[in-house]
Amino acid sequence: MLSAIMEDYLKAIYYLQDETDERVRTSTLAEHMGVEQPSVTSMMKKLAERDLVHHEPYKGVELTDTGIPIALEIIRHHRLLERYLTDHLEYDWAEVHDEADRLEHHISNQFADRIAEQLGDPAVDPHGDPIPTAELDISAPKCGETLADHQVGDSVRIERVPDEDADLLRYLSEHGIHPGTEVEIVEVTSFGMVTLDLDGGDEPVALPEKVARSISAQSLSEDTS
Amino acid sequence: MLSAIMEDYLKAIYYLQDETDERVRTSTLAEHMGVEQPSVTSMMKKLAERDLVHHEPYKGVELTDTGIPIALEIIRHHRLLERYLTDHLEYDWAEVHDEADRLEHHISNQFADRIAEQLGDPAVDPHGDPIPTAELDISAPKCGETLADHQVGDSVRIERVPDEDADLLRYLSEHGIHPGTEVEIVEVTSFGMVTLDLDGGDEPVALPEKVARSISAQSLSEDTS
DNA sequence: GAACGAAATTAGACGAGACTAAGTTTATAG
DNA sequence: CTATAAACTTAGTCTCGTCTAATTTCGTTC
Repeated sequence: MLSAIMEDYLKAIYYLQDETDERVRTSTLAEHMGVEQPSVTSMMKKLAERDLVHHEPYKGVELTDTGIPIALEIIRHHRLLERYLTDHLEYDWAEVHDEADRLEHHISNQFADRIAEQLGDPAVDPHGDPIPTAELDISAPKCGETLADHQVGDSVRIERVPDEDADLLRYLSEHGIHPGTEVEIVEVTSFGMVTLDLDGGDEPVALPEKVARSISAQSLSEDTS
Repeated sequence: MLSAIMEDYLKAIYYLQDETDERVRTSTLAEHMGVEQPSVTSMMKKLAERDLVHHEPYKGVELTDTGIPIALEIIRHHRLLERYLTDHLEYDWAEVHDEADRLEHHISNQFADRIAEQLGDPAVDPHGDPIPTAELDISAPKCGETLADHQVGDSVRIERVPDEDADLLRYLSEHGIHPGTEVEIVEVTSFGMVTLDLDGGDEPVALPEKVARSISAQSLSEDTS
């Protein structure tokens, strides 16, 4: 059996690995977990002993084939919980992350399967991230352009927004931006500000470029049905 | 903040205190928690330091006025979860205890309040135990006779069954015994066997006297409406 | 190719919560 | 009133996951 903390490390490694496609560095993991580097090193040794990660000293870690499904299981729990909290328990978009982060380690697979069933086996969570199936298949590994990749004048549909920053989520929510929202990019400044026009018709919404780069968005070109 | 383990101790003390109305002994608590006695003593010191229990060395512990509401909060979480798992997630009667025992420490009060709302603020859990309100009032402190307190020929309604023993619950469930079931006591043997006749009309159900004493049941006399 | 700085690891300690072994206290029997 | 058994506490150790301080390795720059 794995502790909740070990599970958290595996989840973090999965995310970071997904982002960069390289071995995950000790320092990156330490920052992401909010601990000091030696704590990471010692945990990596324990996980490596159980054959959940491959640890190349001084070079970083990556999940093994044993570790990946465990990470995916936790991610499935997390995203199903987020969906359930918003859809069935009237949670606000910005509130779900912390609750799901705690509960993901403590619900059984039976619990996860039951809420998946009630939700009709949803494909994505409220932030647009794909939910692994019960067999731990995960779609749309990582594809896609971000808001920052488009030009002024482009019309795009928001696909995914990051789920960690509650303040950002509240801001986006207040301005009507969710996965599925269609927006037009009306301005990109040299000092890193991206301005959007909502389809709905409110006043434009400005975002720092760093934020724009964390939001996935797909072109609304006519050929893609 | 309290650890999940500290919460478990407080809950256990509450239950045991409720049963006997005396200070709870170290040995009783050790057995209930599945640990050795010294572990209990050292935990009692920590809880006493935080003024959650009053510990009289060699004599036992009792919850303080600070400790009681914390125990009640956890019991509220537990019983609401049991109700929710059976009513909304199709859990079997016998399956809910373990899941609730883990989750009770990790759900927020917000989560508890939301599921309470969805359930219509139920008064009792699936085993008939009262659920504390959001204000932590708990009804029906402990009253009531058990199956073993009645005579042959008496007709009674089952009120509460213990929730810890999954095998017993499965057995009772298979024989149609739930809170609310009306039964007649048809035999009490000298060697400790109690036999019941179900209102429904199936064949009689036999229980050891020890079990009968753990099941609350109220007389179906005509005067109590 | 040597030296330096950043990153990682090793070494050693600590708090939580458990354990075993050893010593106290309490209660009960004679 | 004393002896003794049971219950309880104290003392000391262990594992887990963290920390700080000290050391080693890597990669790059001159």
